[in-house]
Amino acid sequence: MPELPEVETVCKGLSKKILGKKIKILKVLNSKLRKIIPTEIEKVFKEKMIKTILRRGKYGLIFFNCDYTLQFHLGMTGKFIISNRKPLINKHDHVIFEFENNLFMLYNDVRKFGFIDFIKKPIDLINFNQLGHEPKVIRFYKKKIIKKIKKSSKTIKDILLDQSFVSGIGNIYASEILFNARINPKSTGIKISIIKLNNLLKSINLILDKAIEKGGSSISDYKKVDGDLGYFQNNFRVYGRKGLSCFKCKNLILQMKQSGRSTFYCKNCQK
DNA sequence: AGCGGAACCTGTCGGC
DNA sequence: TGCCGACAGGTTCCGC
Repeated sequence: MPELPEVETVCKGLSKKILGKKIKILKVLNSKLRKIIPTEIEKVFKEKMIKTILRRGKYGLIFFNCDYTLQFHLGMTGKFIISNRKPLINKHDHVIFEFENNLFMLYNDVRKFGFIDFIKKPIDLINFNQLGHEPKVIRFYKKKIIKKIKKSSKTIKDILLDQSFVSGIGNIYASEILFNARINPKSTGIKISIIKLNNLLKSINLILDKAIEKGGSSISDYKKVDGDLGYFQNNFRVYGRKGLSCFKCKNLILQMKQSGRSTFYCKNCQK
């Protein structure tokens, strides 16, 4: 599910619903995810109030009025579901939060690639989890970033997916960004012109901002915290469009594997 | 050092 | 209808 626009949408949705709320009961139903959910969170956050919710890369951070911060990563299929009455527990519901006034939140994750954890303050947001810059600020580090790409013999697709380069880009948006910037996903960093790399940095923000505006992309199971869908999947230019005609030149969109993951592109538009 | 590939886990879809 | 393999928004680890 979740790349930067989806996590951003989730964090905004959470802010709207649970900011200022106090946790009455926190219960870990199943702690065995890819990274084990510490059952200590049940005690650590009991009776604590939610002060701030932030996103950094594809991570979410929930700050409380105590010395600990809840961090989460949605992996592939993680989601939060908020409701105004006590929810029925389903398969793959792993944590339940109960707030005051009959407000509930479930953490559900089918494939269990996500995690929930807590960290002691203070948190270094800049160097958080070795993440690279947030897309929002890359224009201030243009020279540095372009120099780094120019030195890399990796393909530009792999560079975009490297979270220590720029944080938050995943497999869908990597394809969409490269189409927008008219760069072939197979090109290595060294080979791409400065002009194209400048375009690339612009495309990163163009695509991600548009996706955030649409509430992210709902392909199979991503939903917002209130159950609504995102709509950016309707704006995909290449992702999932193998065999369909390119919106720009009418050539057929191609699909290939790069580092084990699907890349979609137009051979004619992306050179 | 850096790369590709496998592993983690469950569900779904397409082919035979 | 049923079985089997491939594939899915991500990260991490292992071996070359």
